[in-house]
Amino acid sequence: MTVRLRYAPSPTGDPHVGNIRSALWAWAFARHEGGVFYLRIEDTDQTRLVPGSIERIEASLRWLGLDWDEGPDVGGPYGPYVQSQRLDGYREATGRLLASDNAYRCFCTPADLEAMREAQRAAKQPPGYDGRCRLIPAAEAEARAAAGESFVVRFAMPREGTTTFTDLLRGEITYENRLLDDFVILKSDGFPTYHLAHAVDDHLMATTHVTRGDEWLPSAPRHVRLFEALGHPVPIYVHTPVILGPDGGKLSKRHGAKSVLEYAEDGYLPDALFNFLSILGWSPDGATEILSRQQVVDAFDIKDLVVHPAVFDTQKLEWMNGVYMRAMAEDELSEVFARELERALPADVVRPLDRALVAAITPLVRERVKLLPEVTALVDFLFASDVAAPPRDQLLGKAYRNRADAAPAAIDAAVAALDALEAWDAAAIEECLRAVAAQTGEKPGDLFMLCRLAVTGKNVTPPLFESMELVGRDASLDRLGRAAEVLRAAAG
RNA sequence: GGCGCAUUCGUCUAGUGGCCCAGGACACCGCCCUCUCAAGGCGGAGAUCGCGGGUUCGAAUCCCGCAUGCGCUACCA
Repeated sequence: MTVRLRYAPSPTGDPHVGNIRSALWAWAFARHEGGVFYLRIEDTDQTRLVPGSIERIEASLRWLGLDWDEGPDVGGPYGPYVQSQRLDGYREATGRLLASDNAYRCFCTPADLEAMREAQRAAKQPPGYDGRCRLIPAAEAEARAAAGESFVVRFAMPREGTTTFTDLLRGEITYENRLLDDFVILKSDGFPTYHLAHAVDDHLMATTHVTRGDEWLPSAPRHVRLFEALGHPVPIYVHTPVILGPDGGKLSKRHGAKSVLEYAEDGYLPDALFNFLSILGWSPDGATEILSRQQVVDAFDIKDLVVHPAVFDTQKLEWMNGVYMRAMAEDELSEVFARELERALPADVVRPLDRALVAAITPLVRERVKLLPEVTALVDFLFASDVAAPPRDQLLGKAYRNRADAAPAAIDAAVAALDALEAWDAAAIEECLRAVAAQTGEKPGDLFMLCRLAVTGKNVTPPLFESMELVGRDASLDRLGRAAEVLRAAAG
């Protein structure tokens, strides 16, 4: 039998990482088994719809590389894939449940229910619907409904005994029926609740494995009873754990990005997020952590999922993002850098950027950035028409603090030597500056830092000689000269 | 309150009765490399396997209690 799994989000906003991780696992399992992964939109709560959500959901999946075989956009043999377009099925199921006395109409108003709960609270009784409308004779209920009275349909849970089901990860779980009340399956607006929609659709759409967040565990026995009352086989349940914030609480915007699309906007690589999410709660062998999509698919087994919550470790994600940046093909990464720089560089830098220049930069910075946005601060001096010399104190640094006169002198020597250079390339510049250091008695490192500050304006940069090559001879000498001026002016 | 699920280094995890006085990864610390910063290499520190009882020759691994955390207890999903 070929497996069929689904991702069934509500269109109430952007999918967050916890939610999408479940989707990723369902996808990986379906692909591993050569089965089907489909997308179904659960829009049965008309009051919570957020326009554009479906597109954002699809964009999130696509960005992560999770392709679906059936869905609202591509259709499929079990469509439609949007629950608001499947109302007939829920009506049909409700009719059958009503006819078999597995369900009944409830005419209680919200006020009635509130009063009931109030009384239960006062009497220290466990809250829950008391089943009063179950006593209404079917004919009377029918008549009241026909007369236009507003009602919901509730499932008639068995009052005694227990309900047992199997969660693939946790084994058998048993609930006492008397603790489960008669829950609503059809709302007064004619839409089903999640419970009914789940039982109807996951059967009609031939879902073999139901993966969902473990907040659904307590309602699983209701679903099992629903399936049975409908005469449908119960699917295999896989309840997945939540993702927590670094403080052990719920993951929220406070902890950084939360939705998948935010990570995309922040410049994370989709391969990195995919990899990171795949192993947050799953491990192929206890050692391997860097895995391609294909490797995840090959190694994945849904039975191997961990059952406890996991803290989202942003630092590890960043590390992994760096791993993927370094592993990327250079020309591809170069284009990524180019686009990021075009986004982040000051407005006066002309676009499009010189791709040859970015290509030359790429190997210099790829090992120095973990996150895309870090690239700009590292190389902006290569694009700025003017780089101001740092203030005197910074130029002197620790090395020249107590011998301030030596600094401008060293720069002068460097300028003279560089000016006389025939070829302007990194190797020649290095050779030249090392010679200057030797002649002047400066420590190479001290001289290089001085030049770095003068030419780039900062003390953390890509390698100096390559940087100077890219800055060019004229600009390099100019900046060196102005740094010397700063040192002399301040001194005088 | 009731019901349920969970509990291995700071974090993510490996581990399914002896190979574990617990392995890997991120983070952290040190050394090496080195023009800065990274990357890389090597090494270190870090977990009485939540606690208490049992079962067993032997338990992180099986059983029972307890504690803690989280979830559910809607005409939301």
